[in-house]
Amino acid sequence: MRKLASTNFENQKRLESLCGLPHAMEVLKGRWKVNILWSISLGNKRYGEIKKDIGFISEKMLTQRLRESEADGLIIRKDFQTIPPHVEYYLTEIGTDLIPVLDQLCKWGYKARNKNDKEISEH
Amino acid sequence: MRKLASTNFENQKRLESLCGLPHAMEVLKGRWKVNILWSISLGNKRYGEIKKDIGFISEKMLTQRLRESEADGLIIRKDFQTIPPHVEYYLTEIGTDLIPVLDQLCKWGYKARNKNDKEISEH
DNA sequence: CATTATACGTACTTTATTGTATGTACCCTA
DNA sequence: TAGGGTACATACAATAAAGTACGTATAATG
Repeated sequence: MRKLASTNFENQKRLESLCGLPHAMEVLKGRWKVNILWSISLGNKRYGEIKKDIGFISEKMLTQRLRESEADGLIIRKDFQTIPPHVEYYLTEIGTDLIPVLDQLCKWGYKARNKNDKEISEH
Repeated sequence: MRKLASTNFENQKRLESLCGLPHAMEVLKGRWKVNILWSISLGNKRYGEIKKDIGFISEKMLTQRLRESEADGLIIRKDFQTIPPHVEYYLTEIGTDLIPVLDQLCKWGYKARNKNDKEISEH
C-alpha cells in the first residue's frame, strides 16, 4: 500500500513530473514486471503459461504484477468467465511499443554484465 | 544490506541468469539512478551540480547511488584530492551506451503517461 | 473418491529501500 | 569570527516490496 502523504511518495511524483523516464521506470519497476511483459510478448497468454515460462515466480507476485500492468495500461485482461477459470492477457498498443525498447535494454544489459564481470575477474 | 541467503536474493540471481533485461533493470533500479545518469550525461560532473540539477535528492541518496553506479561500471569517480574536496563524475563507455536507450525509454514514458492519464480522465 | 488443474484472494513475515538528522574537516568571504 | 560551500559518513526511523502459507470454487481425470 502506498502512503500518500510521505516524502517518499512526493519525491516520486516530483520526479515523474520532470520527464518521461521516471514514469517509465515506475511502470517497469519491481522484480518481475519486465519478464512478465516479455513473456506475454512471446505469445504466452494464460496465467499458467506465464508462470511456467518464468519458472519460479510465486502466484501472488504474478497476480499482483499483472494487475498493476493492467492498471498502467500495458496489458488487457480477458476473462472468459468460465469455470474452471480461463483468462488471457494481451499487450495493449502502448505495451507493444515497449517491447523494442526492452529489447534494446536487454542487449545493453548483456554488454554491461559481461563488461563488469570481466573487470571484476581481472583483480 | 543484502541478505545473501534469502529467497529474495536468490530469485534476483536466477532472473539475471536468464537474460540481460533483469540485469539492466537491477543496475537502473531505485528512485534516483536514471536521473543521476541522465544528469551526468547532460554535462553535470560535480556532486553539487548533480544535486542542484535534480533539486530535491538528499545527499545520502546521491552518494549511495553514485557509489552503486560506480560499482556497476557505469560511471567513474575522479577525486582531485584537494581540500575542500573536488570530485568529478564521468560516464564510462558502457554508461554512455545506455543514454540513447534511456532516451527511447523516456519517449515511451511520455506516451504511456499521457495515454493512461487520458483513459483515466475519460471516466 | 482423491487428485489435479484453473486463476486467483488474504493474512502474515521477512527483506530492502528511502528519508531524516546530525557530524566531519577544511577553505573562503564578509 | 560567523556563516557558507565542498563532498561526504553514520545512526536511526519510516515506508515499501517480496516471499510464505493457506484457502476458494468447480470440473475433469484416474
